[in-house]
Amino acid sequence: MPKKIQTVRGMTDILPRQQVFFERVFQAFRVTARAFGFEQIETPLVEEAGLFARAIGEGSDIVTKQMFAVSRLADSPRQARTKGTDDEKGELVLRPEATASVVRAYIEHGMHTWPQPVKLSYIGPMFRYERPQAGRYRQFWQAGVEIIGEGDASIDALTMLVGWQTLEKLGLGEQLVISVNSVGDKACRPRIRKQLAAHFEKHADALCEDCQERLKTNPLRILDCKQDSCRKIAESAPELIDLLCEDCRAHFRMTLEYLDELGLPYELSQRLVRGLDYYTRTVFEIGALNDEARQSSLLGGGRYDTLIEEYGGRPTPASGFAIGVERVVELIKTKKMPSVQPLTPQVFLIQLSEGARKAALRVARTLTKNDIQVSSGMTKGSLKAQLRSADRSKAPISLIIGQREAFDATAIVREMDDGSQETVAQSAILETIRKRLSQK
RNA sequence: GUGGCUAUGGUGUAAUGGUAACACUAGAGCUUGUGGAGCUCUCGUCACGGGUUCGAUCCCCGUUAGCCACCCCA
Repeated sequence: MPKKIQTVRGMTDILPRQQVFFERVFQAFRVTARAFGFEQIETPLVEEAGLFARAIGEGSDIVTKQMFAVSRLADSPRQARTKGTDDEKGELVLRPEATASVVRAYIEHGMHTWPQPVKLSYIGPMFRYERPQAGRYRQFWQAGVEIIGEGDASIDALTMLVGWQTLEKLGLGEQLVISVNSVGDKACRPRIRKQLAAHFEKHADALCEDCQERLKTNPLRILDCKQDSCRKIAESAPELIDLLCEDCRAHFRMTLEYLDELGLPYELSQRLVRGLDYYTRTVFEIGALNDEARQSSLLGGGRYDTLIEEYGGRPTPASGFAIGVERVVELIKTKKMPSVQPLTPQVFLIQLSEGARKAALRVARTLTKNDIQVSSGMTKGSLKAQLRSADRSKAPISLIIGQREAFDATAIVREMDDGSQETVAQSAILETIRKRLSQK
């Protein structure tokens, strides 16, 4: 008994009907990014594991358990693992996100010699080994931008603007809000961590198990815990904003001023703490206005001023975001949007014998070469059946080539709405079809 | 990774411890070269594997997948 074939867990086929929605999101993003002067970059799906470990953080879930390893099938997993074990030449993985790759490319290709800031956009699939759920897949699409080489607060606002405008273009403006926070920089983050840790230490007994762990690894994340007990303790914690150093606070204030200037709807979100280690200062999310569910987060991003030098580049500030395409698709699907018609051909070809089939193929070549969309029931049986297909295809014009027509080198041009017909020479078909289509 | 719910033709649904009903879609046809209506027919080894039973699509277990909450993030 053959095993049933199916997609592997967490991966889905995007069928033509879905494709339309994805295309719509991609379009909105491309148009917006281009308007702001972003150029496209595409990086490989496969990178060395170490690239992400350093960027995202050794301790993060993404790095510790969510990456797909890639190896040659002929190598046993064991061999693949032990092959080049010094951290530099590590395992290969499917990328879980794109920022690290873009930064790698920035350094690798000496983009610091380009006019700064370098503004790059990308669209592509990412991979994370997670438990699948609606809006959460093991292969999912992200569309994002990175602005590298400028640290001014206006860039933070600009980054958000690009994301916002993309979603706005998709008709989602009314129901979304930007959540913003600042997590400090190299200078003040250690102190923030220490102060928060001190606070939570006092209530350590009441924290949930996960948070006990976070206390050691990343106390900031406790602010984000949804357990009631932890929440209560988090509420009494010192405000993140008050803990920021002078520079960070000024930067944050300026960022908000720019947002006000742009009239973007935002809310300060004390509890917003992004999971990726590389973020400094501004972090933000865009999500549904009144939806508690975290999956409603459509877009996330922030500033990462230290990442480039961590990779060995010169100190270079940067900022970016990524849109979760599937989540946006889910949302625009629920909205009543003008439904996109399936592709309808302009001409439907009908043939009635082998000779006619040859003629029909030639005609198809001529028409398609001239960008006229053609469909046909090449192997279908009776005229009746083929005409029915033609009718269903909604093509305005049918071309009928039977034995007689094949012999005479002619074809019947049939208008589908009123059934009127005309016989023309095959050499004149392009001309005739063009004229008739232009009258529609 | 933890807990829970679910799984019936291409799609959406129904019923039942004795091998499945309906709607839509698709294909074939309703006499030979003309469509849109109507009619007929076709398409499920009831996700997979095992168990209980005289007998399981229905009960039990496992697997796989989807969904929900957690976790994580986009």
